[in-house]
Amino acid sequence: MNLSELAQHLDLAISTVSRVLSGNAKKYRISETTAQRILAAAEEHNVIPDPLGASLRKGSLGMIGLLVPDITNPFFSHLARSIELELRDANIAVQLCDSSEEVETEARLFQKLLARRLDGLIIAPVGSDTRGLSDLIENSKMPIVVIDRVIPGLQIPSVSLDNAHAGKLAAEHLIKAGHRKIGCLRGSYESQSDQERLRGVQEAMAEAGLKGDDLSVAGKGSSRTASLDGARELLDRKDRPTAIVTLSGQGILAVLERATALGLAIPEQLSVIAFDEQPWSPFMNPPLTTISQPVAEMAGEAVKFLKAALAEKSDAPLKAAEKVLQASICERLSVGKPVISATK
Amino acid sequence: MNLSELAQHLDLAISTVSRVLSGNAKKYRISETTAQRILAAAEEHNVIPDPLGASLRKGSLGMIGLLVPDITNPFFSHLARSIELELRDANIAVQLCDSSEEVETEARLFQKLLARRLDGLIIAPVGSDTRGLSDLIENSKMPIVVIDRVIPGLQIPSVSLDNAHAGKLAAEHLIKAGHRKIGCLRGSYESQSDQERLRGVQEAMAEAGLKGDDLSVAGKGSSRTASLDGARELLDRKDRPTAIVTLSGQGILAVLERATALGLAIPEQLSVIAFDEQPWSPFMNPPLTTISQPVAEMAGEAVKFLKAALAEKSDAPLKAAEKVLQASICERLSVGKPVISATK
DNA sequence: ATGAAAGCGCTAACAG
DNA sequence: CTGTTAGCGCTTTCAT
Repeated sequence: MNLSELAQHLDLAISTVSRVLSGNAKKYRISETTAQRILAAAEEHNVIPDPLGASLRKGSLGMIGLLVPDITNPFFSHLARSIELELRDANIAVQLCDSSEEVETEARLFQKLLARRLDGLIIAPVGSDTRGLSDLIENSKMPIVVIDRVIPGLQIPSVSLDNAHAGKLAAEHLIKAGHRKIGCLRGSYESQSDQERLRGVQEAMAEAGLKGDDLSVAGKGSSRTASLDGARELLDRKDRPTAIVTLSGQGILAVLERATALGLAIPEQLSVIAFDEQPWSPFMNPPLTTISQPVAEMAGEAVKFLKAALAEKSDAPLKAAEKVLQASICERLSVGKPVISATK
Repeated sequence: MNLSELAQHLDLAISTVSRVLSGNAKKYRISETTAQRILAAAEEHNVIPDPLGASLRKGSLGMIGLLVPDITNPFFSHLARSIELELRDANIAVQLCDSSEEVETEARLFQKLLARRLDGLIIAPVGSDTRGLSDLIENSKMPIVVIDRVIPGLQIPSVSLDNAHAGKLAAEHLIKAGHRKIGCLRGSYESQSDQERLRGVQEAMAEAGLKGDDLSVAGKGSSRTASLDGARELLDRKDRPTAIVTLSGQGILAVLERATALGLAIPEQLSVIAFDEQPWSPFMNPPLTTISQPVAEMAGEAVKFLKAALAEKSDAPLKAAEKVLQASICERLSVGKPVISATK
């Protein structure tokens, strides 16, 4: 049953019914009696205004899109949960899209999202190859906020992590513990985040007076085998680093696996810091010292940006705005003093 | 720019434009020339039919809801990804809702989803207290499929795991390895899945001629502390079981943590099987033997049911249909022979 | 092969 | 305080 049928049933105008049922009774000074009568009848016949009609009329859908590379990745699933939760209160629904870490899929989905004329979009771009996406975004009139990455030269809100600072945090912690030779396991060459984090590590090392070859870097992919190869490259030698930072994703698992294979005890013989706190980090053996991103806060900022954009007049130009958040370190037991104090 | 403006621009009727742009050119025998002209102009002016108008007219939104207890849980995020992926091809979008494992939230979200008049709903119910939900579902006209759980006495499609069989699988594996004293760590009393799994374990043990007190069960919650308490209860005694099955969630992490604290080597002194294969299962130390649910397949079946329901005439009664899938065991290195052959 | 026109269900401007 | 009415953008029957 819809509003007009209900109106007919009650011998009232559809507008009156609409006003009451969309919560604007007092705004339009509908008499208490009529309002009650309508509410009661609506309840009885289970009538809820069809949002489709309302959307068409109002020109807004009450729904935004969330485009992530991999909902299966804890970082993104936490993000998704926080975002959905926050938007829920504003009565904004979230359409989920997963690009499977593929840029072409991401582009296709982006188009679909556009075609659906959602009210807005929060996107966590797949890779560093943001050119394709960049064009799409620029040519779209939809409010968009980018999360987890900054797309250079694009005038839109973005919320991201201060990756260099995060890397520095990890390195400083290791240096303070006495480490001189540090290894980094990278996810992939192209990852902008990994590069920044690496830069942070280098900075910290330079500030501590360490030289370039005190740092070894390996890893050319985020698959298990690629990570394992990287871990081998770092660990399978005599002058191996006394501490490893895994810059992203599941790299830590590869390092642990390889360390075990080599019989290296952690933290006695090898210290490790893992990027991205994970649900299982505290449960590992030993509990992992990790660098943790403020996921909920990132979600909050993204939502704030989005709401602001939604509130703007839709013909306003896209506004740039950048929120950069700081990571923190979760100190647990995977970092110790280096066994043999490193000699150069 | 919308269809009618484009039509005006081309001096054609809006209906013609609509027919071409919604891919029905040949169905309506639009001349090749006209069709091309429209397509070209649409391309040029970036005109895509607004799905909102179409939805209103056609009475279907091209979108379903997915209601899960916790998108952060790998099981559900995998489910979500598979479902979204499959539905994508049918041009059906997915609205994500996360009930945070709370029955009241679940009910509220369910109502919201109903109010949005989505085309259908896939729901993975939070708990065993399915009465509230049961009522809501029965009174709704929306095509719904339940996943991961069977709601007793409800005439709707459901896809679930044969949990008893899964439990049996785990127990049989342990028994074959020589274990006689088995412990189970449960997530919560109310979890229907855990109960079924436990039943499977008991069955296997009975068939192997083991007695009731060869089985110990502990655990009264899925939080970390509750799991840890359960793990203590199972492990902190002389006649501890030689093998543990963790019936759900993160229980395995608690068992590993406690075992480490007690200096129990796995699998030499304690064997473990974990429910639910996780991304990190193969990377643990030792790699974990797990019981794995066919997540993608479950998603596939749910989607199949949903599509069937969507195709039905909407005034048709809800059809019952039950698909029960089988778990499989991933044998890795966390199960070994018991050290001391168990004596009663 | 194309056009005209009737709605889908709703809201809001205008009228009383 | 309530009713009338004009669309929002589209699809589809009916007409030609």
